[in-house]
Amino acid sequence: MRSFVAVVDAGRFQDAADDLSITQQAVSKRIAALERTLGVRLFTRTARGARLTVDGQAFLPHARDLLRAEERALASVRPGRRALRVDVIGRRLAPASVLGGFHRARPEVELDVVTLFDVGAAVEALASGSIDASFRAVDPSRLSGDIAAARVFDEPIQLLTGPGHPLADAASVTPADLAGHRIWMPGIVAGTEWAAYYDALAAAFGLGIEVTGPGFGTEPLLDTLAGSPSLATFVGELTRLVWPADQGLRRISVQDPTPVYPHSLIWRRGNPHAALGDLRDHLGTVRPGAGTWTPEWASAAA
Amino acid sequence: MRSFVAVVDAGRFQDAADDLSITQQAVSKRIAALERTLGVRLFTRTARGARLTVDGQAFLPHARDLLRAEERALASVRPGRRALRVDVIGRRLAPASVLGGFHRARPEVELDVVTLFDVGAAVEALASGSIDASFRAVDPSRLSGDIAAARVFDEPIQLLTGPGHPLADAASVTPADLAGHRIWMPGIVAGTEWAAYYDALAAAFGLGIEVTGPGFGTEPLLDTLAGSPSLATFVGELTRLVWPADQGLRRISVQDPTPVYPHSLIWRRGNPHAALGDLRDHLGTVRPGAGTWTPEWASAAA
DNA sequence: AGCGGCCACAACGTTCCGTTGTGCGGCTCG
DNA sequence: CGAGCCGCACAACGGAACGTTGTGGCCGCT
Repeated sequence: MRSFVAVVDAGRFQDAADDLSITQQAVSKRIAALERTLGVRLFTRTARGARLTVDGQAFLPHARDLLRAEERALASVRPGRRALRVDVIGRRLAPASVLGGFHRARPEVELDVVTLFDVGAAVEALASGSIDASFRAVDPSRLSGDIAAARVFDEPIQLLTGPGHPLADAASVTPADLAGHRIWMPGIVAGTEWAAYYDALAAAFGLGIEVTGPGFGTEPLLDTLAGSPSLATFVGELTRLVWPADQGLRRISVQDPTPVYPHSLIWRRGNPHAALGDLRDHLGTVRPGAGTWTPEWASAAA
Repeated sequence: MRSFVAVVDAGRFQDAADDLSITQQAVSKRIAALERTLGVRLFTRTARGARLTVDGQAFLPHARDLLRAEERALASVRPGRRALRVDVIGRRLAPASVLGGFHRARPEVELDVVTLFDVGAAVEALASGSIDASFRAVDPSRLSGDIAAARVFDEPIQLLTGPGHPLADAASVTPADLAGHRIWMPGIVAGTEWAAYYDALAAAFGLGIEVTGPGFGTEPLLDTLAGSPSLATFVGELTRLVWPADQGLRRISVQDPTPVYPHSLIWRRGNPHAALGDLRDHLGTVRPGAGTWTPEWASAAA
């Protein structure tokens, strides 16, 4: 492929061979092999060099695309001067949406999005330089000195129920209304920030939150919820859910106070990546809104 | 690269090897070689299979992009069910703009843009099926029965002069005004539709059009024009020109009548490519406008 | 502690690839 | 019009790369 593009740019096999630091015969064999695998002739050979056929012209932009893709792939793991690498907690959750907004606002900034296991892994990755930023809910006072955090987005939590649930037709509910109801959050791993958040939420309002059982993905969860008259779950307002057909699921806002999930951006102080500053500028910082609730630790000073 | 994606999708080297129809050891060596060339570790090897590292997660979308690019490249030359392949007469000229408009309107339609030598080559390529459509100015009556044409766009011709030209400050000129002036069109190859058009234009209004000399590209032409007090040239209204700094070049509209270049779309009757119909629908057909001039042959019936 | 699953290392044969040497066809210039 | 040149293709050869078989080490599970 590289030989093909080199011949197009050079116009002659010999010149392309010089560019590639191989012999003209090797280029000839590469092009012949490429033409054989594609089943079409890419060049018309003339006495003054090689000219593209129609098929070659059509193939050329795709070949260049391929080489560009290779270049980007290599750049994505090249140490130093690589794309900004950001950890988000699930691609359907709010941080991914926020990051998508940044990408639309600044499409020229190269982004690589990854997902780590938990805050600890994220902090470790930040410290080692393998990622540049992470969206997490953290207790700022527990971060070591070289890791900085900014609370960038408070996401209201909604109640998700099936149509047969007693609260299914409520326009909104208060946290106190939920006492005595079964809140089911399968797949929450103990020790993660999710578990810490829901533990605090349960303790603050006397809720019964069941974190039992491994998660089998969202689809079975939604199926179970849709058919249950007593189970409900929490879901972030910006979480993208896709349910196959309409299962009658309801998203009910929670108010007075509204529990919000405090998404923070954390990064290593002194990280010189230019795009990191752009991202921080784009996100800004939020202060806790009136009528909202977050765990104590989310409001601690850094 | 394919092995990398296969391992990610399968989760285990052995399963990926089965998908690729090679042995587990071969997959192991491929991944090891890839990690060696990239200089980073892509997987963490566990007793239950292979999990992506942070670098692996960042690399993955680029690897998929690369494979998609390869797939598109192969598809661009695969006979049958390939992207719509359209011949345009120069990428800076009006047909390329029109095609760009179609692409913006119907981004899902895959397009390959090529440029052939002249109408004859285009018709031949249409007949042989190596292209699906061509933007050209043709005499419809001279096309064979299985090639169809539709006049899709009339592009007004403008006069391009340097600041020292006698007509430089005119708001507009008539073709009759140009008699006696030197019109210079280097790079026009005799026998092409361009030559036929300007020959007809010269004959109709008694103009002196010089087609001498090979074209050395647009930049030297613009340079010469900018410095000449007597030379001028014609240029299509939609032609994209880029001049380095401001050379004082003037684009002067021609009126009473306005010579227009009759771009036609030509295609082979019976070509079943679905996107060809989409393109024809998008372009529609124009009738010669009042106050315009085209060569006789452009208005002939098919 | 034993076992099974999973990946890495080693040795080997084949295939592929690049190089050197040479041939063929078309353009160009005397 | 023919000699010379230029540009690409074909042939033979050596080495590198790749995939296979066989085997060992590590981890988690029973």
